[in-house]
Amino acid sequence: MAGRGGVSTGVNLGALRSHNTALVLDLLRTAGPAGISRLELAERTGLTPQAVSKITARLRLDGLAAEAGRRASTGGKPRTVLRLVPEAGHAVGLHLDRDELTAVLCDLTGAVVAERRAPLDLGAGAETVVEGAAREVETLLAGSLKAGRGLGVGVALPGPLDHAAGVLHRVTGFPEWNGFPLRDVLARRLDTAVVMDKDTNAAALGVAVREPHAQTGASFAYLHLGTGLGAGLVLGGSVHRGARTGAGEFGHQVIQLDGPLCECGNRGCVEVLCLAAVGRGDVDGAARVLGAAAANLVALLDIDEVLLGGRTVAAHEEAFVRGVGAVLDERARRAGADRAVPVRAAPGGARGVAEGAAQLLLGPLFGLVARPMGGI
Amino acid sequence: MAGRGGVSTGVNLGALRSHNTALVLDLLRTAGPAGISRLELAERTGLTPQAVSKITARLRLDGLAAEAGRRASTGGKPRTVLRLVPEAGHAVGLHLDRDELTAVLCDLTGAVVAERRAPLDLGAGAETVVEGAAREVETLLAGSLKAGRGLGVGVALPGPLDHAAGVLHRVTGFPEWNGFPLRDVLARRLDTAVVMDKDTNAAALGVAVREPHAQTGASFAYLHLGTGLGAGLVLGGSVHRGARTGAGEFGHQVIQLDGPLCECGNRGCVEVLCLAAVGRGDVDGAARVLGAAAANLVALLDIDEVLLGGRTVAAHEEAFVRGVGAVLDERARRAGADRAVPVRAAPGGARGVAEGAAQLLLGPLFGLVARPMGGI
DNA sequence: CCACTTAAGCAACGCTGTTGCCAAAGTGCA
DNA sequence: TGCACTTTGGCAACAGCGTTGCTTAAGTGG
Repeated sequence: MAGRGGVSTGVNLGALRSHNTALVLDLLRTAGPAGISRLELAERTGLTPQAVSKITARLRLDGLAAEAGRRASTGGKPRTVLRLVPEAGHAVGLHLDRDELTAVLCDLTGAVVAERRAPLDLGAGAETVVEGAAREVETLLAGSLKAGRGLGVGVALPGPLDHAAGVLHRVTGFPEWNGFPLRDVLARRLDTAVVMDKDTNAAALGVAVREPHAQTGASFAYLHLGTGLGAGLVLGGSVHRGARTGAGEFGHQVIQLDGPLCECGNRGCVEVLCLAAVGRGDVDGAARVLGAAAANLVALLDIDEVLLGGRTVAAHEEAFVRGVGAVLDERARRAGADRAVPVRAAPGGARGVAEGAAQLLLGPLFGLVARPMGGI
Repeated sequence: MAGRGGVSTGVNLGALRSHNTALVLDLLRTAGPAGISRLELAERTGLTPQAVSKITARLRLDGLAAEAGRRASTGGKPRTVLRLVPEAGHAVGLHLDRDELTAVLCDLTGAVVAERRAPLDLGAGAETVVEGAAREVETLLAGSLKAGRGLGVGVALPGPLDHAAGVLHRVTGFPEWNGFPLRDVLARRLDTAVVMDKDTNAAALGVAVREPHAQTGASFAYLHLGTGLGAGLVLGGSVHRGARTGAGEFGHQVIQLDGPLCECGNRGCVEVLCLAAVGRGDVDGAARVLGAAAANLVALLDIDEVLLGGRTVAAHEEAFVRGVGAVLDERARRAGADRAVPVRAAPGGARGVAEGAAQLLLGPLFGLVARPMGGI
């Protein structure tokens, strides 16, 4: 309770219409190629069948939806199945990692229709990186001619940054990026809408969209262990970023007050403990440390699921999933919970961040709205 | 991004109307006795002045709003000021603590118009407690005759519990409460609407409503240190409870992996470290430990403000505020933040929880909707 | 006294989802 | 094959929302 769940502004008929339209589009999307009938849409939205008929008629007119066969009859006229037309729109997801660039072109369903990878040096200077990234995007788009309109480019990169302003802060190891307005620069260069976010948030968003069960307001954490350790938090169905896009600072959670000194200046951060264990080949120890911090997070936020990703995890996937899961099991059992929170490797793999970045633009179409500080 | 910010259901004209009405009511409430003019309402809501005129006309007809003088002219007809009529509705807030009961009667603005306190033994058995609480509520209501309609009773008590189902879990120290459907029992007994929540969540809600600046989607944490340690989290303007009302489990955050054994079975929980320090008279030490855990929370969630409450804090308010603030300052400086997150004692004092409990019912009137798993 | 400015309501309007009704398209039994 | 029945889905009329255009109320300032 508390919080108008978002909308802090008045709603007129136009807003009402686009809300309901987005809602229907979202149901069409989650229904996938199997499609969904008008009456099911009416049930799920709570709108009258007639209202759904009107909305879907508009969508078909706009080319966003199409009829796709019919269901078996249950004694009367069989239901007509509708589906989303994936080609009606496209978005680019751009993942700028420390040493590599990944760009994907996604259709409306979020499926990747084209992909490019290239080496990248984030330290090469802003102009060089922007120009290189812009060219990659252009060749990606040129390579695959599209009928549907382009929605823009979503950029995901290591934080800290301000996603609302589209400005980078002191990217660890690359001080020259501090204050660079990447979003606006790239938007001018490519002449499209550009949205920016932290890589961990993009990954979490990608998972949230991909997993139908995770959409109804569930909470999960995406923990990314690569050269550093960070988290993307989805709380109550939406990515929680905080007012300064600072949420998800998971690596420097202190779990051992008198532990070893971390480069951040604190003692006993998860990151330093975890990476030290990995460094000496003690993967199980690293997993246990990660598990302890994850258990804190799960308890604090009542998380439904923990997803692990990142290169270090990928290198020892089973060991990490098992190790983290064991700690969570132990803590859950002690707390008297019915069942422990499930842990698994994040789907999507190395491409997951780029796909999530594309969702930064696809999301709003389906009512998954950008919420700089509170959302719609 | 991701998450439709709440509404996962279709919106028709009725819903639109009540949304806008609630929005206007909320602005009237936050404006306080000073009131607000129609044109200001139009600006803040984004609606046309004419729409605001219609909405406020309805509210005045329903007795919820009234004209209250006029502003100074700026060269033309002066603006008419509108204000909320506090007496138009009332809600009861009931705080069941381990050894004491507090019941308050609040008007629409959340102001306390009547209050009762009584000793309570949570271990006396469910029926005894329910009957005692019901009688307190009845005498509270009988003592102050009300014109406006009663909205119901909000109950706040120590967790764990399920606020959506209105059922208690294993309340620490009182196993007989496990599974007791307190909300429904009390609702039948009193024949009113009853809403239930954890005491920490109620306290956080109370603060969120009271502080105007905290409403626009800000995030803050209410840390309660009494016989135990818990937290109420307001993220992006709404109380975050999690699917099982488990969020806010702050006391058993592990911050010292090899620390002393806690009664929960883990080692190095904040609670055991903090209470041990308090026990040996080391308030500063307790504050530092609390600060370390608070700093973790602030970093993880990008919290805007930390509020401290509870008996133990109240006994050494300055020391705790200073000690926690010092740790947060230190961590913020190391992280290179512009300014540290402010820390202060929670307003409302001992009555804060009961007032927040009343807000469980007042909130929905103003569009601060219950969100079992996602909200409006 | 008069021109001007600002606030607020009335009336007509466009658009939303809703309601009432009917045509279309099946099933199942005689 | 025919007919009664069920279910789907669109057409038409409708109520209600906020919006637009205009008028009236109520001030200021020269």
